[in-house]
Amino acid sequence: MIASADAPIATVDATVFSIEDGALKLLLHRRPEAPFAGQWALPGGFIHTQEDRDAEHAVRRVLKQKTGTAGYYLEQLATYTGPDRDPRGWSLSVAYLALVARHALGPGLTENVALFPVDDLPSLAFDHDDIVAGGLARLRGKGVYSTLPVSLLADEFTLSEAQRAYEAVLGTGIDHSSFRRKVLELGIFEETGNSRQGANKRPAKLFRLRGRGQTFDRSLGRTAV
Amino acid sequence: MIASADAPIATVDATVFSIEDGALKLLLHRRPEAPFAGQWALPGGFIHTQEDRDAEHAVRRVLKQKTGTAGYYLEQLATYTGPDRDPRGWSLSVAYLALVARHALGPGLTENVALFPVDDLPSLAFDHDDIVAGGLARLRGKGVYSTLPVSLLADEFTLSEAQRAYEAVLGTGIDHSSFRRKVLELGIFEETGNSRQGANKRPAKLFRLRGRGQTFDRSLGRTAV
DNA sequence: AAAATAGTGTCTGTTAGACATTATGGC
DNA sequence: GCCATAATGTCTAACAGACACTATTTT
Repeated sequence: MIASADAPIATVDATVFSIEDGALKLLLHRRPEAPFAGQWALPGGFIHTQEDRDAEHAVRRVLKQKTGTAGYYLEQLATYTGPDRDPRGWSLSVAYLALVARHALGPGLTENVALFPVDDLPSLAFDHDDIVAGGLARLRGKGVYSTLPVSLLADEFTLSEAQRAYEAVLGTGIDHSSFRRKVLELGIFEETGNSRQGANKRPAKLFRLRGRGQTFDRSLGRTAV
Repeated sequence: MIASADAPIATVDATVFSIEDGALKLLLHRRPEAPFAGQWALPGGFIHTQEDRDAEHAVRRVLKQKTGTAGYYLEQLATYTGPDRDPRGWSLSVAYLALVARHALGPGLTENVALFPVDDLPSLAFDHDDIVAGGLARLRGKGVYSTLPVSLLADEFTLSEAQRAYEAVLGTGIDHSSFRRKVLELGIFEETGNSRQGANKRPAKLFRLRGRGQTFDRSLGRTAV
């Protein structure tokens, strides 16, 4: 009764980032049906009001269904609206930023679900290019002063791995010594007591994030303006 | 056909901030009808897909209608969703942060549209308390490293006025000298050539924002953690 | 010992914050 | 002259960035 003909189509979409071979990559999904059948798009789908507790629940449901995994860091990005972004009518999409460790996605992915380097993306369905730009901007912008990039790693990680995650996200090199100093002084990581040794070298202490995600005052590396 | 019974109710809401008597205030609207008739709420309303180009257009339409003015700085905040936030059913509200100069609102407002100090708000309809918390967090968080607070001033303003706007937003005092130094070195303001003198004192140069809104690296005052 | 990565120490330029001082207007 | 506000100058402690150096493992 209330959801009249006036109500827009309501969907969710996710910009899923991960790090593979040291590079920041985006997870895309080839659409099996119209509109834009066969074209790459962000994983997404309709909100099911019968089933979903809220929009975040809808994204988790969709991601679980399309990728089989569940351990995503999720953060709401922005909502994209308008009469022309979907040929089916006036539509509204709540977009999310999602981060995962590469290993959580399983080894192969599939022919229709794949990772693309962020600087070499195919052209996307709907207004998904815009959404990707928004997701990248958020990740890069907030990455400088938050623990966001750490969500691209496993629960336990070495400081070098953490630094490489920040570098992949920010697209710049960070001084080794400065990184360690800042991160340790800020106390955003804590030692797990374990250590790992990657073939042939001195083993590194393993850390985990202390608390949930955080933002902090001091920046790690400069924003690439 | 597509907007089935499954589609949520789609609305927009705005957290409108302004500065009055040196204090940060929020614009509220007393609801004339059910649900929550008679209770204070954020100004908001349904998205009209026949009429609105996008969600931002819908907010501008609603704000124009409820306050009579149009010159709002607008920025999308977040989208609030769920089955319980509106008694009429599963609903989705795209929330906006809106900033205005006090004088743009006209002198008296009305009995049903009023400004309340942000630290002394009445209890609000729906989940609008949450939305206000989100708006305040955005304003305070981003205010430290952006020109957001300047959108609470007239087009021309003195540096002292700008500083008071930042102080009202951040809730802290800022050193006079540091403020001027930073703001001028960053070049975010430009002189208009005019000056104004507030009763009995040395007149101050007037500035305007250079370009549209900006964010910058250096912070103005510390975030009140 | 060599290679490779983990981890530490030190210097320098920049800058936020504090505080003191000068400038310019009305009375 | 006094008062109030505008505007500038100077000192210091904190810190990012750069770079050199030491430590610990496997081969």
